[in-house]
Amino acid sequence: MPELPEVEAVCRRLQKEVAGRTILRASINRPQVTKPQSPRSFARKLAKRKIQRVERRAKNVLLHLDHGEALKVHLRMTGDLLVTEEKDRSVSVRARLLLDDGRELIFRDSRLLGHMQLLDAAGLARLEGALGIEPLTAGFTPAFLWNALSRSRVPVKLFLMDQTRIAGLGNIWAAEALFQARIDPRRPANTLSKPEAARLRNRIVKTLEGAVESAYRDYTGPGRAREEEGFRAAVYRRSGLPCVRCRGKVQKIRQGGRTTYFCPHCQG
DNA sequence: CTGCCCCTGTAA
DNA sequence: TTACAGGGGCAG
Repeated sequence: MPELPEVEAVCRRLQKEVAGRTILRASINRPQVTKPQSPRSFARKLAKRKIQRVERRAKNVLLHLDHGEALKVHLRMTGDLLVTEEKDRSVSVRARLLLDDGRELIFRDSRLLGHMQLLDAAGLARLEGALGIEPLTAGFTPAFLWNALSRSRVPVKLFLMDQTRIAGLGNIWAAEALFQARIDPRRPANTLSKPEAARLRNRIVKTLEGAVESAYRDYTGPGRAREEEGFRAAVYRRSGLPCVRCRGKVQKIRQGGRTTYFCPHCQG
């Protein structure tokens, strides 16, 4: 599930639940999860470490530990982190960290695409250097976006999804924000006018803020059965269906190896 | 830029 | 049975 909003929800929750706890021991069930580190040495390094705080950076979960190190978890397509009182026996559990309050922090990931890594200060700096601006920070202004857009000719949808430019926007929210801003996803970034860039920036922020709230609600609410509800995509996965604005047909195209949904009429 | 890869689950 | 999936790293 995870895009920025879901990762943010995970982090907020973990901050509340596990910050201040110490990891007694760790076990990694599949070597892919910590590759190229061996599961054994990885688990050994996590033992007796204190979790100081939990932070999201782009789509990464950062569990800051003592000694200036951090456990970086990327959930990719199907990963999830949860704290459980009881043993979670489901097959998709890839790693478990036993905490000093008796609970377990579980990394679940059916597709096994997710990944964990232990970063030292230099590793954290490298990560920081490789990522673009956080769209939910004060620096992400209309002027900033317009400036950044003006220096690139890639299709604006790909621009938005490029983590080195904007950190955390994924396929769904890029498409939704472009629809809201009524901008054709195929347009080269540097062809957007200043007002268009401002519109786009505002829609990105609004759409993400709403999604974070709803992801967090779903995550903390009773059960997590309604994850998909609460949010109705205007275009995402709606190809062939009537556009919510003009009733024209939503179209599906391929950009950068992923699917883009948009309304050719509204986003002409 | 495109295409391939990492995997498994789910829907057509 | 096949296509496709809300991510991202890599080679060409």
